[in-house]
Amino acid sequence: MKKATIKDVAALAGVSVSAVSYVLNQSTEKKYSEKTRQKIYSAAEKLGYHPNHIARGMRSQRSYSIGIVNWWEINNRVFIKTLEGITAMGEKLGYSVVICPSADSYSYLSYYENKRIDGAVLIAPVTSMAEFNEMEHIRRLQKAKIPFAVINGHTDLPQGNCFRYDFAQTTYLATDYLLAKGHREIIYIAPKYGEEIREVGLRQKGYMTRMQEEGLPCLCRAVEDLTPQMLKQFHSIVTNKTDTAKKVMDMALTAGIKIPEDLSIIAANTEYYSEYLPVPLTTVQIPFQSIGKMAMRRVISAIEHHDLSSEEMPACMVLEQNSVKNLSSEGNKEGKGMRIYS
Amino acid sequence: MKKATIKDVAALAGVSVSAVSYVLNQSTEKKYSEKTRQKIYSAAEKLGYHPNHIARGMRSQRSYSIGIVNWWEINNRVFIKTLEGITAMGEKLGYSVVICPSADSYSYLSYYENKRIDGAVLIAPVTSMAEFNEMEHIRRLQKAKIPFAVINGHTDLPQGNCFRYDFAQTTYLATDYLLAKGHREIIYIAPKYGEEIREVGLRQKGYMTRMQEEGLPCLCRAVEDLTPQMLKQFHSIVTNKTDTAKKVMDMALTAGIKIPEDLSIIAANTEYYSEYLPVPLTTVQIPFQSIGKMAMRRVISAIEHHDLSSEEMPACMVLEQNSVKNLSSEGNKEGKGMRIYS
DNA sequence: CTGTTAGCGCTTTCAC
DNA sequence: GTGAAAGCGCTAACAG
Repeated sequence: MKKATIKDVAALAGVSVSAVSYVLNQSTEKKYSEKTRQKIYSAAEKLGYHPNHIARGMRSQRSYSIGIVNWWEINNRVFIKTLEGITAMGEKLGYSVVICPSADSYSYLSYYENKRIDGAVLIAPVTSMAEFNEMEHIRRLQKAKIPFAVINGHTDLPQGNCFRYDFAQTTYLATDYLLAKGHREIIYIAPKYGEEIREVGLRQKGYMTRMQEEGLPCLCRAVEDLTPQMLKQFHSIVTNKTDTAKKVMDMALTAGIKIPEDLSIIAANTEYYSEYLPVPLTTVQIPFQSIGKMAMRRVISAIEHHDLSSEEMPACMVLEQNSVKNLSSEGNKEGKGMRIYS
Repeated sequence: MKKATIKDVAALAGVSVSAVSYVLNQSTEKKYSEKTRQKIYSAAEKLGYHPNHIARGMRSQRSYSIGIVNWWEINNRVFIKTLEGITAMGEKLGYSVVICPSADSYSYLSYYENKRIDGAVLIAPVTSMAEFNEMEHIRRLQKAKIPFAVINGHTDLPQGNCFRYDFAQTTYLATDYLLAKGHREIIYIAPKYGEEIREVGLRQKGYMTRMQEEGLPCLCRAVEDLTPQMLKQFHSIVTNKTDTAKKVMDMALTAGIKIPEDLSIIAANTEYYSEYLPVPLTTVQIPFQSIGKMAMRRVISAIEHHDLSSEEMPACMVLEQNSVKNLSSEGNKEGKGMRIYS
């Protein structure tokens, strides 16, 4: 009981295979007579005909699939969100995405070459990991002549196929949010990572930029150096990430400091658990999906050699919870929940 | 600059295409002479030859891919873990997994039929959702003659292609764990869902079974009915899930009840945020990966018409954190962290 | 041992 | 308007 082929449809409809192929594909142009078309449609319907994409790809030398080069844990929130965007855009443009299950360094390449992917999206890790040699990945993709785009890459690509999470914007926005809520003495807290990590530098910079715009002094502290004494003197904090905020929060609550009454905290990224911390944490969300979409569209437009209309990248958003006190006289009419800010 | 084909390799090696095909595929049998084999290997190497899986599938009438029929949010922990298992087993057996991006009811079927998937794994939702008509999905898969396995299904399939998360075991184990830690008066707390949800009934049953084995009285309460007064009288609680435990925990902490000093809590499932609750929550983990693996192996063995050796399903595990007090005299030498229990 | 060849299902000239 | 036929890359008889 094999699946119906184009041949079966042709036979049943009493026409040639080429007629079937033409009619079933060209939805707009109607070279064939209405009568023939109808015969074909009903025959296909009757047989439960499904075009074989494998055969189509074989013929067109295209697989209509895009491979993901990925160094993230599969359940990482950033990865998932980015992937959601990639997949959505792929669906829209008629491409499917495939992910190599194998974890070791470059084995995905064979996997993808075997599968004849039409292109790839490389999602680089945020922190430059020793094991992840971005340049080498790029070199190999180029050598394999696979069109690709890079998300969050550290390398500048000539074709502009590089899309980055805007880390500076996250802290800029977090700071801006606190300012809007009437806070003035805002402290930035992050771990003592090395400065060589792009993300770390950008996050701090975003905070400083916004503070300087306002003519306010910047104060940056490492979370490792924090003491309860210090915390008691702080009232408004921006942290780089949720885990830093959690450390601050734990120390504050232990010291009897109330959040948000005595201390407001906002983190410049969102984690699965941000809203489940002792005090639900207000955070900044990066539009990962959009970045995924943009990268996907770029790759596909490279494959198809024509520009696809590009949507503008939306800004980061503040996901409001309960960790920030409103000091502004205007009051905070809105309830907690996600909303676009700025 | 096209990709090298088997023909190119044959030409360069000065042999026929069939020789190349044979040598490159049958790693064990060596019908061809060593000299020929070497020529072929080096030619393939030189050309950077990658077998075209599309063409291979075309010929063999197999795609070596399995489709996922899924009703979960893509970032749901249960789904991800199950998928990890499915993917791992697929890789082991030479199959890739494909996920239809489209969300609407049955559109995945066309997608998969087009892609000529060899089989499918249906991951049913835990709670029987009105929108998810399991029988209908099964019927359609059968009609399309796609071999499949069901995970967490409510329907009993004749071929035994049904794999279920063992919800009863989760609470049985949670209860057992508290008993081992010296607790005796153990309360079970869950929300007031309807009893028609299989998971809910099983979870309660697991608790009761273990208590009855011990000859201890059961006490079940709905989280909605809980009051701080009641909580003060409880010292050991099993909850169905982490979110229930969170509610209990919040109420307890607000009422000045200390965890785990005054009150021990264990939840019968793990969430991303379990360990980030005000008191890191001890939970029971279901081996989702293993269930995914088993289902995947089953489908593939159905496709290939031969039984694949099956691994035994591992039991649930307790992921120890800080929400349970050890009352047993033996002491608790082990630190917090995951360990197999019972 | 090794080579020739017939398709797998589809698209796409090209001829009628 | 319509059909015949070549061929995408590969595998598997079958022939030598």
